Amino acid sequence: MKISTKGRYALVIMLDLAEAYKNNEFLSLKDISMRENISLKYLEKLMLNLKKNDFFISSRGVDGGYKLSHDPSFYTIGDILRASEGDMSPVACINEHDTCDRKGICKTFGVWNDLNEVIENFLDSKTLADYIEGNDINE
Amino acid sequence: MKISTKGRYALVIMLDLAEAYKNNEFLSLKDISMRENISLKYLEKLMLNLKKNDFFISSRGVDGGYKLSHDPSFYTIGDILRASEGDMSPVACINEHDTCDRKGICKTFGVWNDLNEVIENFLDSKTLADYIEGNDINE
DNA sequence: TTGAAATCCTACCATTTTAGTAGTAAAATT
DNA sequence: AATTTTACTACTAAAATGGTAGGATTTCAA
Repeated sequence: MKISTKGRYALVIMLDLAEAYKNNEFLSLKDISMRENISLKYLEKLMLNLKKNDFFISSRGVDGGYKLSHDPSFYTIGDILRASEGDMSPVACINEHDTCDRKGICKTFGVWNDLNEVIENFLDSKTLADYIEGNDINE
Repeated sequence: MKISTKGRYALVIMLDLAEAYKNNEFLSLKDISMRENISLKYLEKLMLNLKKNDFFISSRGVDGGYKLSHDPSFYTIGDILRASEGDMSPVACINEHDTCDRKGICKTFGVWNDLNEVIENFLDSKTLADYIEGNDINE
């Protein structure tokens, strides 16, 4: 039950952008690529997932890049991981659209439902602002 | 971030065994296979992971099968999932033996560490006894 | 003492997912 | 016009997933 590089790198990107946000400057993928040692081409691809959600505005050309469209406190960790990783529930049957034929009779559903709840609770209660440099408000 | 059939089926097996425990009877994989509609051969393979941990005693031959070696309240959900799925942390770098070269400087570590904590908390606080038929003690 | 029923053990394999790479087009700035 | 950056599509090697296959061994009962 691991989070893949999609979600991990997406969070790196978003935290970098969150720090650049206070200076109101565009940050290019090239910068992030070099700073975080992640392939530029792979970063570009990962941006496609996040872009669908209007997380940021972009600018091409020299000194271009990306800038968050809202304050870092606007983005929950769940928003980001769901956009990049997809559904974050530990099993598919949590989802309403799931077609498991053992639905309703499965002994294990209670376990997954409870586990899903604590995960969702966490993901939806924390935002980028809670994890950017210099923010020690939380514990 | 999904739990695989290894962990899902392992929990099915353990819950079935937990229910058979109160009658002190051996339960065969063939029975579980038919009842839960899971391939017998695959169940056998999954047992290998659980067997290492002395979760149960076995008996071969007619009317043989498996029986839990302890009361269902002895087994936490975490024990079972770690035995079947391996390490349950959402990212590898939580583990002490991880050799990520960005250790200590990674901006995202706090997120994963906090997420890991809520997951571990849940996994280690619930046991099989909390999820067997007729047990409504918890909520 | 033979046969059936069950666990035990190892090897193999098709499919899917992961983690990228490659190449090019389009836009913006200087 | 040249450079820099985003935007978009297609391809691919390696690993993980979800099994299957084939047998060996143990136990029990008729």
